[in-house]
Amino acid sequence: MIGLADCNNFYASCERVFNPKLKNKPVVVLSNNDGCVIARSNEAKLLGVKMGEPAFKIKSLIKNHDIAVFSTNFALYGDFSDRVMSILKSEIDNVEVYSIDEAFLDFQGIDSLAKAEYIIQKVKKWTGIPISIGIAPTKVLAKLANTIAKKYTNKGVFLLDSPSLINRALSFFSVDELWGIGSRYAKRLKYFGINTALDFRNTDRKWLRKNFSINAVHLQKELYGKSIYELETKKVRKKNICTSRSFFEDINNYSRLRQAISQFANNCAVKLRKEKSCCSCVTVFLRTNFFKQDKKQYFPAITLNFPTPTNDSMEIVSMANMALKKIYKKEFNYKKAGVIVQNIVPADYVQMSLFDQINRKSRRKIMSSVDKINLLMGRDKIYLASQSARNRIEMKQQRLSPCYTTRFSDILKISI
DNA sequence: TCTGGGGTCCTAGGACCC
DNA sequence: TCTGGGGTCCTAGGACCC
Repeated sequence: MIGLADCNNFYASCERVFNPKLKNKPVVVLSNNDGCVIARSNEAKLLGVKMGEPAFKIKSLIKNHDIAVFSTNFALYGDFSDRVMSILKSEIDNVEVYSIDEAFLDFQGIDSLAKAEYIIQKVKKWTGIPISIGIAPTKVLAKLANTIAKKYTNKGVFLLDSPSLINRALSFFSVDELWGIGSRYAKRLKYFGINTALDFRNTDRKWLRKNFSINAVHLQKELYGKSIYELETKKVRKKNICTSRSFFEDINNYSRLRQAISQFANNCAVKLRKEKSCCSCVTVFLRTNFFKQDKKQYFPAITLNFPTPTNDSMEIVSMANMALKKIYKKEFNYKKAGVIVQNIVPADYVQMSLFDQINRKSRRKIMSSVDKINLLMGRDKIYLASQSARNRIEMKQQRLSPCYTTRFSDILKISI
């Protein structure tokens, strides 16, 4: 049996931990630049706040119902995620951390209901985060069981095991609630009269294979209780690493854009070194504002290759800036830009080049010193000149909560 | 006025090979 | 009249996830 542990309204719950006044109050968390709603408490959901809705469209709703609004505080959420995951790992041997707020648990040979209830209480007590656990024979069914646990139980646990129970659940859920069926597939399936999860499971396999992808067939098998998606407990190397941002204000100025690309490229390099990986190429993309449809759009991207795979900030930043130079056109205003590093290989498995001009040994030493200092003294204490620390490209984050658990100056003070 | 960021996988079609 | 067959690799685009 597989369990899926999922934090309830995770970001909103994190904001509540050190702010008890928010209990039973509607809470929403916004995306970067305070743009869209990306998390809602149950109370906010009941008020009709939709996922992904632009904040400016619900201004009056926020005001009328006194909804608490927060900018994203990833330092806080990331730290809470680590805490929750480590508790799960202390209770269950095989845990697959699937996302910032979800993990699959190996419940094989365990009295799963009792264990799940215990874990929920422990996580709540130790971190303040409410979680739900769904248990079933496959991952897809565990996802469904989790939805039931979250929405229709008091304890937050649901065991979906017997065939008759599974059948009942499948007939109850709409096909678009299945894990792996998004809005596009749902629309097409409904067009063919496949409305419930049960309809989907009973669809002819060959027809599914022909009209959808192999994933649809896998999904169907999982619904029959045949496990296709195994528990993956080993950490896998990322295949792409991307840093991109929308700008609060459009950027037209080349040197400003260069500064942003330098920041993004350096960020990718830092992430690569953290993963002990090297990349073989770097992609830079720009994008004008899609929402300004009256303006002419431009969304170029270019990929440049490295002669030798690298995770050296200086190399990656200068290559990214070369790429920017090739695609930049001064007649456009840019809303978003990003850097992607790809074709990633393990750092200790790099094919050397015969004509390499760089002294890699000393470069590695420099980079590891920079990483150490920045880890100790704070992010970007040492940076490349092209990143230009003064006048950095900042995000709009007007409702940022303190980093209660990761910054000494933000630790909660109470007077007794 | 204002609209996120970071990933993965699959497939069709083109380019190329013998 | 009549235009092969079998294969690989790469890429862009589309779909999905949180």
